[in-house]
Amino acid sequence: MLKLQNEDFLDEVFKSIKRASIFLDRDKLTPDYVPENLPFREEQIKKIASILAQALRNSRPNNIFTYGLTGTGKTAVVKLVTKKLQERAVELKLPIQTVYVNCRQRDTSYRVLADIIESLGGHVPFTGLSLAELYRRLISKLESLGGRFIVILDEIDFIIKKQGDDLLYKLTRINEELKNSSLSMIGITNDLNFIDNLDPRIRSSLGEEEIVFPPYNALQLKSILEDRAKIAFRTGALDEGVIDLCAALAAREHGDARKALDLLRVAGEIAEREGDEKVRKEHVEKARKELEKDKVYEVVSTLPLHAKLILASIVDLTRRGKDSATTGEIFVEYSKKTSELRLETLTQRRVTDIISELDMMGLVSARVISRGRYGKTKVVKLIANLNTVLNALKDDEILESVVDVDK
DNA sequence: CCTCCACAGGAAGCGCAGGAGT
DNA sequence: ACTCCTGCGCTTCCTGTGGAGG
Repeated sequence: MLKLQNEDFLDEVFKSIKRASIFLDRDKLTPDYVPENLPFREEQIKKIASILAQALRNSRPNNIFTYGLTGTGKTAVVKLVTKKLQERAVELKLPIQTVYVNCRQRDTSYRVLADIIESLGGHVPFTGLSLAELYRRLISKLESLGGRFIVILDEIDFIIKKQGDDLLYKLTRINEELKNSSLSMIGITNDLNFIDNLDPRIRSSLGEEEIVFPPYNALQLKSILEDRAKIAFRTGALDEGVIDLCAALAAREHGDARKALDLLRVAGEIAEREGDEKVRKEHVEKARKELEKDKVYEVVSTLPLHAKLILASIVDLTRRGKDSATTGEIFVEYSKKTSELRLETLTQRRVTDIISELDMMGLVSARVISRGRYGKTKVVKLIANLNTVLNALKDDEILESVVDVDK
């Protein structure tokens, strides 16, 4: 009996997937897909290509610095151009290698260097070597391989913020020690103020060439989505106005093409799940909510324990009448929770840092204000969806007893 | 005008993990 | 086995500060 039901259910799922031929190729909408054609970026592509072409003439290309907001195609353009360069280099049998490092994931000098060395075929332990040793190994690796090396440092602002500009300084000067090889860098950042905070020496050498990526406007987003929809969706699978809506929503968020593509992809997935033969505007609206929710859940559930406790304290306080809390209040509430759970309590100094981290993640907003006689403090508000945050928090066993789900 | 609250946030440094060289 | 190095999360100690109330 039960077995039969299961079979029915499974049949149902597989049938609906087979029937739903909304997508032709869903992967064409994922962020990893680098299309061969990047519209509205011809200028940037040309400029980067002409700079990197120096490598084909066996001289060192200038360092390049690209900046623009998220989803403006910086990474895609750089990856596309370097891919083409690499192909050409293979054809011409020229020793050119490109290395891509994402500095958000590898946010220490050590890991960035280790990554570069590893993608050149070297081996470095996870930790343990001195930085000087790493530089030495990098230099000897470059020299033994020989040729033109291009290192792409994506989201370069992350190492600077965490480590200062020492790494960049050393990397910009590494060429002085190289004889039969050279190293060029392509820095990518979406922090527009980043350059101003940079040491002028590094700035001049890293920014030998500067390339700006302006945000896409709604019309351009629309055209990008249309191009991509042609190869990703079956013809006629998109209802009228779906692309317009995705483009408009993403344009509102500083012309973020990645966001636009995510919206379209998730809307398609929702339509497919619901067994609809077309993607409709309602699906886009649901996709927007789902993307937001997923992001919040993901961020909250991967938080370290004490950050979760602090977030739980903020949630509790803001639900208890007022809509905001101060650092002092949060610290008191947090201390209560830790003693309840018989955990060590972090210092208030550390707690303020964690609150700032929560702020940077966009879960809360923390604004420093002065209340005159009553001191200067941070006013913290929860800005992520309350229920999503609560769900993520109570999924942690340790926190179960201190998070009250009921209203 | 000055004071003084309730913190912010910088600087230094500590202890641990863990890999390399010896 | 021992020393040396780094990253990481954290503490300790510290100086700085906007503005309401005196």
